[in-house]
Amino acid sequence: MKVLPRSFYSRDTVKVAKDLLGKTLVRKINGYTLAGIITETEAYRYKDDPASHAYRGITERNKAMFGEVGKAYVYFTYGMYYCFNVVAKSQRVDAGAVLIRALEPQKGITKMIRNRNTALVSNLTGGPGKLTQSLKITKSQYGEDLAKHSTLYITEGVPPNKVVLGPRIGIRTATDKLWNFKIKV
DNA sequence: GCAGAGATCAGCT
DNA sequence: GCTGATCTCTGCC
Repeated sequence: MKVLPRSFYSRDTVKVAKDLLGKTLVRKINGYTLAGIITETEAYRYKDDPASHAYRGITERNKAMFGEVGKAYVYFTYGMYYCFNVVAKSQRVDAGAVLIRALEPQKGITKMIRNRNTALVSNLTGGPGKLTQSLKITKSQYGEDLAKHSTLYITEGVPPNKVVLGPRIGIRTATDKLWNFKIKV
């Protein structure tokens, strides 16, 4: 399967979020492969988006959002969980990223079960904190290049059937922006 | 099956 | 000091 080129991420953040649905996220660890189809994403932009980490400017944590597109922005939240984003923005904008909220497990499901310590497949990758645990994504993947073969990258997948949009989850401001995208499984 | 507390880090109004 | 782009475990309030 072909790795998505960097130009894919060099477009408006909201468009990239929508287009990432149905693509495949691949994670290589010690020679084995974990993979899942992206089923839910959210767009986070910059100055026009009060809910975005980048809204108040660059910090030690969010500096990846201001860097090169197609790289991973991983952050630690609520004291215990990592969330996984892809840096994506048009040329005119300084910062932006797409949060990967959910996956449909494809490869290495038994490994994911071990990583997560649960027997339920439905509990593996159904949320941002869960999928990072299943795929062993931590701060060491911060800045990883997703546009080339490495230990973490995104390939082409299946065109999504039906896309559902809605307000983003877990935020208080900018809930009028319908920047959450998901597909039916 | 569902509501509520707890875990505990980085960045703030 | 409080709040959050979260999840799990508890108790039935």
